[in-house]
Amino acid sequence: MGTVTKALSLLKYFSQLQPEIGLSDMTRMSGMNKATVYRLLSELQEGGFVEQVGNGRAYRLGPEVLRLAALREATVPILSVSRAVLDRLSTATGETAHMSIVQGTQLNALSHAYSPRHAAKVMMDDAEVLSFHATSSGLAILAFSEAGFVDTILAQPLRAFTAETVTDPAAIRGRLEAIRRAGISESVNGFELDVHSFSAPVFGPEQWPIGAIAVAAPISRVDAAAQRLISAELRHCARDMTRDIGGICPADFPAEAAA
Amino acid sequence: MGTVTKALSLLKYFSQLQPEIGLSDMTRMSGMNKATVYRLLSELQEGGFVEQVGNGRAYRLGPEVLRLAALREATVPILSVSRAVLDRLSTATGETAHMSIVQGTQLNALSHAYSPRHAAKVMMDDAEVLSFHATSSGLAILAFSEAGFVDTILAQPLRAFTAETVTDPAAIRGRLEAIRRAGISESVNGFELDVHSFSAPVFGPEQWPIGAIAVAAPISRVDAAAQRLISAELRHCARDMTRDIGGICPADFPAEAAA
DNA sequence: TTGGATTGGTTCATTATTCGAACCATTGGT
DNA sequence: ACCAATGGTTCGAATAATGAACCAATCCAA
Repeated sequence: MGTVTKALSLLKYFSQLQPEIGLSDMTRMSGMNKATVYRLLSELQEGGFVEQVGNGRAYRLGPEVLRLAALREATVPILSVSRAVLDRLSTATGETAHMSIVQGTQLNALSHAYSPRHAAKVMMDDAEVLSFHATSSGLAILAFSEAGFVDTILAQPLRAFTAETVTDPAAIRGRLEAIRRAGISESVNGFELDVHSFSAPVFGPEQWPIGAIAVAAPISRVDAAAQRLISAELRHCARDMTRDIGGICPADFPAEAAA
Repeated sequence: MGTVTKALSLLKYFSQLQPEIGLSDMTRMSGMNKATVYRLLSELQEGGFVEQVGNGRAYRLGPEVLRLAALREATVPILSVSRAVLDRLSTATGETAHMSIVQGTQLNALSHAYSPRHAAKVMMDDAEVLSFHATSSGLAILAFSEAGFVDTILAQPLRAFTAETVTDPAAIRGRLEAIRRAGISESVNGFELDVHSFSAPVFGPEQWPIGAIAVAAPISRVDAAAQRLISAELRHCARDMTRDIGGICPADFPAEAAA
């Protein structure tokens, strides 16, 4: 592993649960030498990628990442496009809508939109790490991804987030064909309890999924009518979003009319 | 210069004018060896910080920066940033510093910091509603806001808080150009008596003011030296704060060096 | 069609940088 | 007063970065 990769890998330990990390903690988490971690953090600090919170204590992400994100957004406006699409989606369905994107072998929540229609709603965190096997978004992406990618993902240990999480690779593979035909994936209680989520993939220029948009509702509110509405809106929005970011849906992606 | 710093320094060559950079261009710009640049870019690519646009061509910023930015955004809200900045500002100037943010057509005090240097100081209330026309903060914001916003604000009835409050819309507009040039606004006895306040705008990602930071002192303590010090610190802190929250100063915002 | 000048990407011996065990100085708790 | 943390520092040994030279592919004008 190169030095740069090592330094960048430190950044991935920051999360909502642990937005600030001390030197010792970081050393333990990374398994590297303390002096090494210190030097790497110092260099990251120099570049503004991390900063120290108070008078010489824990580290947290620095302001430089905001600058870069703004720049990335200027060239590839996924974030702003997703916000517009998710607003429409949540308004139309009355439920929480969110988008996640594939980064390497990881699936990250990117943005979300709530509907004011119901008081009880599914809450989301941005930058949360999602799983491929236990979320509708992950399944939607797997269903339209290269075989090699699916193999890689399903070869990893599959965690059971709830008692109902499907963790058998063969069973998961079995569901993908149906998702490919429908263009929509579903997940009930797979990641969190009392959540029924629907998802559709968003494609990049190479016709591979770069992420997915999803609608998540409390199980009790998902009846046949809601299911129809959500599926239709999701298909529509997924196509729109794919188009807006300059992506191309593969030829076998079901047309909107499909039931 | 360490390897990590070198790698991170490559990222700063991306800009709106040049959002995509080829290997050769990057080599020229950085002055480093081509093989070095290639290896660094490869490592950055591995981490998702850059990505290649098509089938083996130019590089651009990658999706990972979005994840980190979302995280930074979630962990460092405006409030805590403002506290850190205001502490510095009040310590450096020896006077009361405060920040207010625009919410709709209203200007609200968000947080403040006192200096222990003088017993007599300007006291602040958080969540106090400020006025745009009678405070230095309000003027700083108006000076850099869209014309439509200024029209809306000045179309409202303008209350005279003191005998010296300027309430004539034309007179207020007349002051904005000077504020734009200086990057600093002033208000004497406009909102409260015996208070001389200075302010600079803080910008959001769209290059519009989202609020302002200010220093307020008893009139008697504001001599030429104090004025210079406060202006300089204010300019510096306003830029810092804008950066910390991921904002961008508009191109015509005066540089720090400006007197 | 050809030939030169680009491009992105690769190799490998040399060398400069990074590594890490051990070591401080502080802090906080018992 | 003690111990166990913490963040930070040192310096010889080991490793990873370096860069000149080299490919293969593409582009463009002659």
